[in-house]
Amino acid sequence: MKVSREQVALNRERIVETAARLFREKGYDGIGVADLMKSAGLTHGGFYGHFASKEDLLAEATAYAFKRSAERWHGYVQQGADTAMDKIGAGYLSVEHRDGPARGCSVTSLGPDISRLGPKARHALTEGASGQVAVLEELMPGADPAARRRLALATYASMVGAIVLARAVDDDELSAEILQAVQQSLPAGS
Amino acid sequence: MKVSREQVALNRERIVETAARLFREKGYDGIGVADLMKSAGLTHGGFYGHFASKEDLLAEATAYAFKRSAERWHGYVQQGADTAMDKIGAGYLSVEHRDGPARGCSVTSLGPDISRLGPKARHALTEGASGQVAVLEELMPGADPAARRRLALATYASMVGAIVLARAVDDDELSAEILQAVQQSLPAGS
DNA sequence: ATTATCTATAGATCTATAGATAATGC
DNA sequence: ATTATCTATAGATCTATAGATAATGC
Repeated sequence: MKVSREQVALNRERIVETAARLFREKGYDGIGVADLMKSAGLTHGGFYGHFASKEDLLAEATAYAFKRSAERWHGYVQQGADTAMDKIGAGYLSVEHRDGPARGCSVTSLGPDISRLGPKARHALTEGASGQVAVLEELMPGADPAARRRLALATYASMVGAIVLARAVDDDELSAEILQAVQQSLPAGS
Repeated sequence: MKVSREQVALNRERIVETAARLFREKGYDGIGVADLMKSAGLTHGGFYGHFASKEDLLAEATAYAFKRSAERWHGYVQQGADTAMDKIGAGYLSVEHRDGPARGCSVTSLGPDISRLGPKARHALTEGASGQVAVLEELMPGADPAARRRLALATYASMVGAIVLARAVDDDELSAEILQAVQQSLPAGS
């Protein structure tokens, strides 16, 4: 049952990708190692050859998820700094993001879970969130860097809160209203 | 082992209070029915005389938690509408709230969990969050009710996101920076 | 020979239920 | 007699590990 080194690396990568999707969709406790490995096309016992624990996998999956999100935001910036904030806001505060946590922001799907877990996952989240805030800082209006930083942090917080709220409420109208209100509150491009 | 009707009501209330605390602290999957009942001073099996399921208890505990939060906010408003928003913001965005989820806002501790659960808990959260937003609406500046509503929704979202982020990051300085940035971004009193 | 993955299982949970017990309240 | 709580357990999970298997790569 041994496979090539190349295949090992591919298998590991597939486990991380699968975990990034399933943890965000179902929560950390919502998916077990056995089902997760099955979704990745492997068997339960093979997991511990790749990772020391489920929590270690969460840390890697969280880093992976943020890397994908950062790529998207950087893509918007490269298309033009003047329209980037609008695109970031429209994407993040979309109904698609609200209804598709599996591919969305890890803070909104796993923030509270990760707050209660060990240092590795928390560190991955911290690095990831800091990167997102750094992108926003560049896009904030105004000349004072400290003011732009504050504005970026407040903007990111409002977007995170909007998705958490919009997903949790059972009223579609209210949910859409939250997303719209926060989108309209975003700072105009610099 | 039968107890008086009065004691039954007290027991039930204590289960709800205990659940409201422990669910917010440990997450919905972080505390089991047996340990929860033990914390309330009762035994495991007695639970199902009071509630049909663990999820039903979460719905009641969530409603209870919001009732307590609403009382606090209404207290601030009664002390004077001009200073109420500052007090709400200072309390919500405090280090004490960040470090004490057990007595804090249910959206920040249980939002993602509740998003994935049944309609009862989601409805309790919706009612609770709507009540909080209604308080903020009254405190927002401006004459246009629609604009005040949008501002209240965006303000609430920013506060929710701030606590979720401030709890999840492993960097104390960044955590404090988030809370401060959002507090400074709050609308001035009406 | 090494090792990545497999099957199988240990040991510890979890929610929910069944039936016994004993105190209330008609 | 009724019923709230108790003890005990069913049945289904869960994470992690042990040892077997079989293909890679020296």
